[in-house]
Amino acid sequence: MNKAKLQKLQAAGWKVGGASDFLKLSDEEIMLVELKLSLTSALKQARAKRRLSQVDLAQRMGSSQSRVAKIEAGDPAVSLDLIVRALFAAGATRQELQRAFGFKEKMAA
Amino acid sequence: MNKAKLQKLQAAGWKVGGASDFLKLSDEEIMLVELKLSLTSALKQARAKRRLSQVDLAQRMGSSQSRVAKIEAGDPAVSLDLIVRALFAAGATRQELQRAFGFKEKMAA
DNA sequence: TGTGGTTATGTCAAAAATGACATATACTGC
DNA sequence: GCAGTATATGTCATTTTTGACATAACCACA
Repeated sequence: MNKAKLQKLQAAGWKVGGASDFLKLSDEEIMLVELKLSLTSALKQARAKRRLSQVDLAQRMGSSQSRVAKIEAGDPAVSLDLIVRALFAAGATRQELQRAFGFKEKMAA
Repeated sequence: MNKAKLQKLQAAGWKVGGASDFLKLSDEEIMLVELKLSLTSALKQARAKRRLSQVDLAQRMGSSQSRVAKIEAGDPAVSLDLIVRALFAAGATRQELQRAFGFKEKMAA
């Protein structure tokens, strides 16, 4: 985990420090963030593969286009639950999910 | 997905039908639930492996014993985020996580 | 330039999840 | 029986996440 990457996370809106501290983000938090980014990356792929618009996907999962956009944008205020639901709704198999878990690092591609 | 399993889910408190409908739970919802159960199962293992009490784990993740209990009990009102955080805090590696994703079906062991 | 399809960003009331606490239960060894 | 330790269950005020909506930006193709 280098500094450049942390700054990228910060830029994307991730809370990187608790109040007064500068670059603090526990290892677990970092892993979770990376996992989420990896999954949203997989989501974008899955959706593109099936040629679904964000509107289509939103309908399938009973949500809205704007939320899908936020999911894919890696918005910090999006739960893992929602990301995974989106993946399933986009037709991703459990295997594809598993793959997303395995790949290390991808960051904002 | 057979009927017996669905009933087990219901018994555990999972919302299985929307208001008036009886046994309805979309495929995506089912997959998500199974995923969660698989992960909580992995969590119990991981914690046991390190011989951590629920109190220990709670401290590590800045939460409470009762919540850890709920996570492990597969309480529906527990987010994927929290489950995964718990796994990380319990020392599970990304690989272990990935494994939990791969295994199909385990249900309340 | 406009029209149509897409994706991005901002906001907010309603819903869901959270940590904390009390308390209950289970299992030891005494 | 009674401690001690671990886990389970119930409740609740506060925080976080949600769907929905408006609107902006982007990208064709005419």
